[in-house]
Amino acid sequence: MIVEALKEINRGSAEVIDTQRVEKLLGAYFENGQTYTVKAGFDPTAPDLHLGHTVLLQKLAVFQKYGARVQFLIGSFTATIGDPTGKNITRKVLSKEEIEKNIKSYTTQAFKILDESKTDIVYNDDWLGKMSAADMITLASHLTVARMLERDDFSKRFKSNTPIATSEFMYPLLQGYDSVYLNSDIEIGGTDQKFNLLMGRQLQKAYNSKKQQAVLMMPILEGLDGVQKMSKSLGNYIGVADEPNEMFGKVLSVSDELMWRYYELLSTKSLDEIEALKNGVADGSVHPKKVKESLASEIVTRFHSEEAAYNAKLEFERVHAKSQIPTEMNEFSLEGETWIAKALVECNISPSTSQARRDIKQGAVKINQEKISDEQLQLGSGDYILQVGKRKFAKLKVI
RNA sequence: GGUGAGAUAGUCAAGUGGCCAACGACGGCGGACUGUAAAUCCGCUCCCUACGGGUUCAGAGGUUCGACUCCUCUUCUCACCA
Repeated sequence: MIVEALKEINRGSAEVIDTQRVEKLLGAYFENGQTYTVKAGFDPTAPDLHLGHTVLLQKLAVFQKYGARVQFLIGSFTATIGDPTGKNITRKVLSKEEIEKNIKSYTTQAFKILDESKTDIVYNDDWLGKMSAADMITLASHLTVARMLERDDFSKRFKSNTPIATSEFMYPLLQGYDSVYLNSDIEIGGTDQKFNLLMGRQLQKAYNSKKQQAVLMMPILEGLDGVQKMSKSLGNYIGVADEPNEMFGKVLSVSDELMWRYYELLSTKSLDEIEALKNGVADGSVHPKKVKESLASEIVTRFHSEEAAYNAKLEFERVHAKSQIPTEMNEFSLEGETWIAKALVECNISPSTSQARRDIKQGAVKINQEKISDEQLQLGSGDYILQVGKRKFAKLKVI
């Protein structure tokens, strides 16, 4: 039983520090039902979660299955003072209201995966916001600059002469202090958080002689491009709140190689099942597209419903495999005879008339499924289905 | 605080008086090909009903027929010194 639990917990993880502690905690749970706490921090500066976040959430859900109470830490303090990391130096500081709003949509999305009854939502503003300057300095005294520069991110920037704000040094300390305050047994985070996670251990030791938290790191999920990490700002993400069709299409767009990565980190299929699929693809008995579709369906089902997944699959076939028009598209209406380039911009499927003209010249524009080449074309009154490229559609009514 | 170097399109990075809307790379978009929006190949890549016009090279002034290129001040970054 405990062996199974450990296997599930370790699945996909990049590194676990202090596995003995984890084993002990699990042992205590299986023996006499003793619970323990698992902390994970989230940044509420954006309102939407994407699949990269859900890698952690799914892992937290596994812990919940085996006796953990999750400390869902919202970095409300960090958000109000703004994180000056690297290129985000000018990032605007969010207002309380904005943060509140973000947190709400954030947690709603998170509870699609987490068990709400086993989750405590905590805000670090509650304790960090009350610290005095003296407290902060005491906190800072636990860390040397040399040690701080060991952090990969800092040392790289230091060497390449990229600016590092002094305040940035405070972030690992604050995050570590959260673990002290919450008295966390385990903390999980991405591998990029290693330094901060370890800081939790160090500070727990410095502040009291109690046990240090174990640390479990999950790899950073690659975005749709398969290279850079999934993030909203890079636009290579699949949002938890994405529409079913979009979500399905995005999953299907990843490369075959990346698909296995997504299987490992996002699917609930067992590793044996995944291995079997892999072998099937390798010897040609299973078509990779089928495998990808099944992953896409699983993900859409998780965040929407089985029915939505089924429809999304049909829709995808319809639009991409048979190159027909989608069943639903945005509708617009314009008055008076309209120049085609203008119409494309008005319908939000071209960013500018210049781009629209280029697209027409390149044969990317279709009206009612017919390719057009006249960039001077005027649209008289009537109904049109406009298309740019393979996936931008709009319905237009000219009155 | 002093001295020196630098700031160019989404990113990196050429360009040191007109040939510059600005080389190149990446990204992005489109086309072909496919099992998909992967890989590969090809084209495009500031805006404007456009063989023309308008705004760009940190910001503000100045020199010049003409500046991304020269001068002055400002802001920011880096280096060395203190």
